[in-house]
Amino acid sequence: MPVELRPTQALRLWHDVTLDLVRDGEHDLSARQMAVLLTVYLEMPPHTVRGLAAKLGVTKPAITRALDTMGRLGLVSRHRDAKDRRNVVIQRTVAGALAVERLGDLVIARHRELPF
Amino acid sequence: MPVELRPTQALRLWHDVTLDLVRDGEHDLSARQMAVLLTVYLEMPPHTVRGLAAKLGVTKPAITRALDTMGRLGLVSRHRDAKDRRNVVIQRTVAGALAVERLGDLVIARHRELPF
DNA sequence: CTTAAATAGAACGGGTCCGAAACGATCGCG
DNA sequence: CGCGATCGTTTCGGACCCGTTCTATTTAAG
Repeated sequence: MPVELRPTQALRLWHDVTLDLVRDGEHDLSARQMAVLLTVYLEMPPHTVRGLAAKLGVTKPAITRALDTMGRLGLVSRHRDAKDRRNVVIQRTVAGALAVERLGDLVIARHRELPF
Repeated sequence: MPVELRPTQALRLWHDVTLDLVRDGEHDLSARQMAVLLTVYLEMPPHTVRGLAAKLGVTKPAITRALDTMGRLGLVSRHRDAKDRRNVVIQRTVAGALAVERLGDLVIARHRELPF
């Protein structure tokens, strides 16, 4: 367990990682899309549109649109639930797992470089 | 200086804070706007449009538009440089400082709650 | 004084995202 | 079967952001 972060360090960490994301420009994900991506890859499946909408506190169409974009980027995929065909299950992809992994590396690297 | 973060912890931290930002919905800043905000509040003044554009690796109009929006939200303010009247200096505001401070608290809180 | 360079911003066309409302498909239940 | 509830998506009008290009202002150099 890390020790307590000081305010300057916390903000410097957020700044550095955000700057890396902007500069690489590869993803260009909005905050909502980032929240969806990480929720899908960190929390227990299954993930549905409704569940994500509730978790993020946004409307369902917002989730649908986020999934459209992220699907286009290959970060997630959608499949009808065979048990209840009204539901759509969001699944992980190789590209998505790689993107998440890279983000993790970024955070770790910037965290390691924090000044005393 | 904190100890090394593990991948799971790094991603959990990013996820939790992002989710907080989405849920509060107060800011709704894009990644670029967030990068501008933190750069202005963490790095040494003065900050110009051109300097920020170079630092973030984006075009000048993108910075101008980001400043438009953030000015509307009261997070930053713009003033002509008296020395060289071609330049515009970006300055901090009380509201901006408060928003940055709240973000810092958020990161610290989520960091403190990280599981072992 | 004239001219070239530098700076921020405006205009434009194209794209994305927003919430509200409506829609179609599917399920559960009587 | 029939009918209301649930789920995801689509549509709509409006707002915002993108990069490119152009403009206005100001400075610096010859």
